[in-house]
Amino acid sequence: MPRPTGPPIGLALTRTAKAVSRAFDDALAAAGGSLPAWLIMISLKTRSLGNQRELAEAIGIRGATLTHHLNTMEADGLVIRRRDPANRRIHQVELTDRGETLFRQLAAAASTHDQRLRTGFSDEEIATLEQLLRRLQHNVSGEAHDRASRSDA
Amino acid sequence: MPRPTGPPIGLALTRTAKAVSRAFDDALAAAGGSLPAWLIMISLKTRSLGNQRELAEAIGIRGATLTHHLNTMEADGLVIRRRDPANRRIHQVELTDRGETLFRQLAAAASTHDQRLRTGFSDEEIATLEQLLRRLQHNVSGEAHDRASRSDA
DNA sequence: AAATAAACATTAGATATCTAATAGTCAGGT
DNA sequence: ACCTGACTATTAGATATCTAATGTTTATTT
Repeated sequence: MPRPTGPPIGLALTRTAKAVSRAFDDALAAAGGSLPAWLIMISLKTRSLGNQRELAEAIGIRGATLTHHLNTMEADGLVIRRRDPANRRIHQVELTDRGETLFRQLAAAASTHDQRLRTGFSDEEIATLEQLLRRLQHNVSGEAHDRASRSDA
Repeated sequence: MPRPTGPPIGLALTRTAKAVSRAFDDALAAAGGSLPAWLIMISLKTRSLGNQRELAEAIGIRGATLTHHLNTMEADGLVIRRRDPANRRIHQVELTDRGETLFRQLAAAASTHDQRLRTGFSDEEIATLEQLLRRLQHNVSGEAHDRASRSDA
């Protein structure tokens, strides 16, 4: 139990995340997009998500908020929603050609931002950081009261 | 092409920070507080901040948002604002006795949360994480621009 | 000294996010 | 078959945050 812990680790995490997110959002805005739209698109491209609830979960927002963003993106012609014929409760979300184009533009901006973020970091340090972040997330994810897991791949 | 970088490191950072912040906010709410109020109070206690602008900066919110929270907290009797006699543009913010009491309660909740967050982490790993976070923040903080004209897509 | 600019906080209005309630669809039990 | 409950997404209303504009005070310039 208690060690003479320093400043809360969550505090450093929150401050860093806010600063990084803000800089990233600025970079995406300059490329004609936004952070939520980017998160939605990259999740659509890189993950196999069955429905909007999982998509919202992957992004870290609530379903209602996702609906809001999808409305905007659909109005902008970036995505289309269509009912899954096999389960008409589900809306399948797909990128349009226009969405694909914007995705590539944002991917370029994101890559530049990511290079900037990685300045001075070795590959090993990045891997360490990713592993530490995964373990933090695991520690607050519900049942994680027992012991830290070794879920690095 | 620089390096065959994996998934954007900012993405992992954002996802983890959201999950951790949400769990922390829940813990603070159960203790009768909120995340913004906690951030304000701990910043008041542990930092020497000259004015509200610096306070907002330390927390990672805008001045207008800080004003909003201070209004609520002042209405709840947690803080008082008084004009600095030496520079009447400045509002000095101080915790009231009631604010001190709530601060201790939230500090207990925060400590519990922090212990949970540190589950499975050695002191050395925590130090490593803090250092990596600091470096990430530095990389997006203004002058830290590589200005590498690598136009990768 | 007066005028102008700068710094600080607040206010006003817009946008994003959340929770709770609602509507549509499917699965299971009787 | 039909009711009940669970699941999915949306809508409605509340809260939080942001940017831009404003008011007040201080600093600078002429």
